[in-house]
Formats: sequence, C-alpha cells, structure tokens
Amino acid sequence: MDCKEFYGGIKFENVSDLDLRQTLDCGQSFRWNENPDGSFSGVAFGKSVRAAIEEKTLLIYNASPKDCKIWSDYFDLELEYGKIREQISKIHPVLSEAAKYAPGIRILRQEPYEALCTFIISQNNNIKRIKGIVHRLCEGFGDRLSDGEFAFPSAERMAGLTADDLAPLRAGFRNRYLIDAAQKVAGGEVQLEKCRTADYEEARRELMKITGVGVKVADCTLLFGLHRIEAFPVDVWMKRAMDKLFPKMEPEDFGEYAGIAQQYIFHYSRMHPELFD
DNA sequence: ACCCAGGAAATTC
DNA sequence: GAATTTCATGGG
Repeated sequence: MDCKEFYGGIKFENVSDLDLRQTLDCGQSFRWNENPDGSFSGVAFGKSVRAAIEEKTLLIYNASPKDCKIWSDYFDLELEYGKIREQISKIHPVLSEAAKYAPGIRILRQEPYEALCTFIISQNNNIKRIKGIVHRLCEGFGDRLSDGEFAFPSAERMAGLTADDLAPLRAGFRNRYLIDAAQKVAGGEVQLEKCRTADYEEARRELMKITGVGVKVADCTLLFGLHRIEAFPVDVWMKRAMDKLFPKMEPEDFGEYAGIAQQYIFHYSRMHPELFD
C-alpha cells in the first residue's frame, strides 16, 4: 500500500473497508481510545500515534515514514476485505447481513505477546475492565514513551515479576497466568513466532502450554496476534450467535476466512443483544 | 443481594 | 471422563 509522508505523520490513500471505530473498538485491541473528533489514539509496536480517516485516506499522526510497513501491516491494508466479504457472504444469509452491517472491520495484526496477554486478561471479564487492567499493566511495567504514553511491557520484563507484583492491576486470579505466560515466552518454552506458520492444531497446543490459556484465548491470540485468519474464537457471544443464528453450523464451515466472519458476527451480535432474549 | 463479563483451572461426581 | 464450582474484580 502506497505510503506518503506529510507534515505531522504518514498517510495511506485510497483505503477501503476500514472504519476506525468498527476496527479499534470492537474487542480485538484494548489500547485505543476515541477522541472527540472521531480519531483514535493508541500505542502499538512501542509507538504512540493518532489515527484518523478523511475521505478514503488513513492518516497516522506522529508516525515516521520508516514505519510505513508497521502501520500498513497493523491495519492489514494489503488484504482485500471487499472481495473476502463478497466471498464469505455466500456462506450464509445472516453472515452476509452481519458483514454488511460493519464492512469497515479489519483484523489487526497486533504484537503476538500483547495479544496473548490481553486475551488472558479477557477471560471471564468485560471489555471496559480489560482496558483498565491493560492500561495499568503498561503504565506500571512498560517503557515510557516520549509523549508520556507507555509501551506494552516485554515478556522479558514481566518474567522477572511475581504474581504479587501485578496486584495493582486488580486482575485477580489472572495475575499468575500472566506471569506464567511471560516466563514461558521469555524462556523459549513457548515460541510465538512458530505459531505463525505451524499446523493450526499444533499452534494451539503450543499456546495452551501456558496456564490460563485454553482454546478460546489461544484462538484469539492466533487470530489477532499471529494473523491466523482461519481461527474462529468462540466466546459467550459467539456461542449465543451460533445457537440462535447459525444452528447446525460449525466453526469449520466458515472457511479459510473464518476469523473475519467471526468478527462480523461477534460485532453484529453485540450490537443486537435483543436477538438473544 | 444477585448476576454477568470475549474462560480456564480445580474439584466433584 | 464429563459435569459443576471456584477463581478476583467491578458494574449494572
């Protein structure tokens, strides 16, 4: 995707199928906050930026031209979501409806370790509180950036901590899970990059070596952190959606882009809770 | 007081 | 082994 510098940042022109609110505030990343003008501020890959869309141009303020690839990858700009949406809309009429409802959803390519940790935190939790815990984790243990924001802490940094050190996060029983994840990643016992290309079941098993990582957290890590877009995480919302909206269908029926379909369905379900009364 | 939240571990049957 | 309970915390 063509990337140009402008005074204040970088920009990508003629970007389609991207809505910042649908993508950054739909429960895949927990580090973005909407500004009054509709732009979003957040941190990824240790860089604090502000993202905005004007017409069909994606503007990344405070980004350097050398980071064009980082942001192009992060927003998955090379993948043709319009075509994928057409393709998966044929699978089921309700999926077609969900995709039409939020065509601006994209699957972010987040840092694997960050995705792992944030979805460990997500278990039996709500999105608002997850954001608070993630914020305190970064503030307490991440590197301070020049503008006062904080990077997500490294596995190496967190591996030197104890569960009690994480008490200020108020993450409860998840503290020891985070420490176990940090130690196994930093120690090489769990190799995240291997999960990018490994056989899917094998990648799942690798992640599930971590205490506190089951099938659902593993699937979210694979989808949002390692861009395994065939992953189809099933949480309470997806369970409801599968029961009521897609009876007799299984996750594997959604094909090679199941993860994208999953996000359309997840978002559509959350925006229409009355469907499940 | 009760229930739920992008679940998984621990315990019990 | 499969079903149930527990695990911290905060908001409705």
